[in-house]
Amino acid sequence: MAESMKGLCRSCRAAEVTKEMIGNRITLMGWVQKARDKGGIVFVDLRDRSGIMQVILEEGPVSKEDFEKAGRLRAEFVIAVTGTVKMRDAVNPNIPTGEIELQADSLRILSEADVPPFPIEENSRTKDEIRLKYRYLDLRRPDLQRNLMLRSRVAMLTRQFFANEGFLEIETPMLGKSTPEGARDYLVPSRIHPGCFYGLPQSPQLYKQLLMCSGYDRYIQIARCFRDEDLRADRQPEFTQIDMELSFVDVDDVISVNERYLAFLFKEVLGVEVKLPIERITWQEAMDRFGSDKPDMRFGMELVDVSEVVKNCGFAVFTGALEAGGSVRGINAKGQGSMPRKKIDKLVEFVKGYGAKGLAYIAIAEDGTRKSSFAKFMTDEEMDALVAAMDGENGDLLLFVSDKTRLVYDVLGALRLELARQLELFDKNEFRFVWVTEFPLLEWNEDENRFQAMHHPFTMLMEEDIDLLDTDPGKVRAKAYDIVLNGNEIGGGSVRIHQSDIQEKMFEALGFTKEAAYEQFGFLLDAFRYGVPPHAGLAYGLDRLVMLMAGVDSIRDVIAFPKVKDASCLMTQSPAIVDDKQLGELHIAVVPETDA
RNA sequence: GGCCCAGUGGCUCAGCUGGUUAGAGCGCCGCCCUGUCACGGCGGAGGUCGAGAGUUCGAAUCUCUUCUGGGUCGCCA
Repeated sequence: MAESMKGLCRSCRAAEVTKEMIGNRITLMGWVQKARDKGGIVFVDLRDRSGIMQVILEEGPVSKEDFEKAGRLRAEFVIAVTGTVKMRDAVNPNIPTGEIELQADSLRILSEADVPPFPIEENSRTKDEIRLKYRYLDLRRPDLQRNLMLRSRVAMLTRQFFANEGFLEIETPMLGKSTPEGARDYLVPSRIHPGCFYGLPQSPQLYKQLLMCSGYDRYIQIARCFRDEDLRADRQPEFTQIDMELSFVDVDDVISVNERYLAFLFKEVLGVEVKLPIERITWQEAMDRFGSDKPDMRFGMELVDVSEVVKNCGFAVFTGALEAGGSVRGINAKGQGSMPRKKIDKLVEFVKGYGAKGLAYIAIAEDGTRKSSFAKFMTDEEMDALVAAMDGENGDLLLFVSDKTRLVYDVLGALRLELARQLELFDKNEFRFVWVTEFPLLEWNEDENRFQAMHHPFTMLMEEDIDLLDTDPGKVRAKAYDIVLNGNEIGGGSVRIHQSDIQEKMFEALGFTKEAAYEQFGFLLDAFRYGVPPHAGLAYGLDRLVMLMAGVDSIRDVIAFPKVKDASCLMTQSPAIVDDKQLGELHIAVVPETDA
């Protein structure tokens, strides 16, 4: 029997009650975290999103009727309690409100509750499957409430900062045109236009460039985006970008305002000082040193190119890779020379998962003796030279990969992270930012036998590389930049092409005909004909940013209603089959899946 | 699409070299208790061991298939 809250008004949230309010008569409303019935006295931990306040119910201060109600209280009942704030007889140092309590004089049960399928408590160890099915209960847990409150604060401060910097928040359409380049689009069928589909935005990229053409010289939007690709711990099919674009700027201008933003945000939200300017390294340097375009620079163990050292050695695996145009690189796992063979074998398996054919190693014992998977193919002098090149000291473990250079980067980059995880080489409380700049403009697509834009086709190249576009397109560097935090890409952007002759050359390099380019991007190219300012932009993955700020491992923990691995929702059971009438209106026939 | 991990009362797990009646903690239900806060005491209920097939005298345990969830590679301009 649920009671009404008629005549009652909540005074404040539970944990917002302070010692200064002692003696005040207040009303609190919330959920029963725990009711401890001692017989003649009932203690209730009352919970809301602020925290917990202890309520005392005993006959005398409360009526006989209300005291009987108190005895019926169970976890997750929703109640309203009116009473007087007082000091506690016995302090509980474990909670912020542990010095005070509410001596109730009346109680209403606003809603009873079934026993929840899992405990509503912090640090739940309940399976994701059950948490997500009952997400509305999961979201009652204090850690998730903190995450979502932090997310709200990040969004609020972001709007505040950029508004102060003269940015305008402008919404762009959800229903747009599908673009086959890049990620798969989510499609929305048109009822009015049989056989036609809108595409949900992967990002507001083209719209924000049009806004620059229209003179809104500083734009920001906290924009929902969609990509129909497989999920990961840090990837959801719908996600949120902090998206911005600026006119009359170059790389340094974008970086400057964003450095100030990050420093502001981390100071306000976490009290963390971000030292400015943030370090910048080029893409090439990031790959050479860390084997990754999103390096975690909280620890060393950098890659070393030993191609020159081993080019004439007797180990055919190394020389073969070099002859094929690849390279041989290594990392030095300091102090791991005594790693057991089984653990090394695990690392070999690990690198094979990244496409490596194998992992060569030299384990140097504390007494200087070496164990190696390939020593028998090399002379002692060659081994000495290799160890020296790696700064190998007694007790070190040297690991080598030889293959196409791009694969060597990927494998050693992943291995470096894996070893750092195993050896706990980084500080979880450190926030290490780095800008990665001068990305390659194009990358070779093996399957389609053509170059494709690494960022997108409107990315400006570095002026000094323009001539290379005709002679060696793979070497052209772009005015593109990523902001990386602790090995996670949290944002990225570029200066855009605003010169039609360069844009044409770009399309040419990408193998687009003029007609094809117009077919897809005609409205943008047309807009550029009517006066386009030089412009550049950047977009953050808000979810990923909040995930790192909250110190959690999964993006799901900072999204209220996330999807699971196969992009379905366990709570609403979406996506779902719709009835034939709906399909008919959309001119859609569903063809049963066949094995062919 | 590939690979790896997990699935046992409501929750978290143990049991897994096959062998009586599948256990624990928490939770839940009932009774008792006026200073508890991981409350306590006494009593109690609750399990097709994810599903299907197979091997076997006998399967939670072994094999195969499948479902569900997680991680990851491919993919994600």
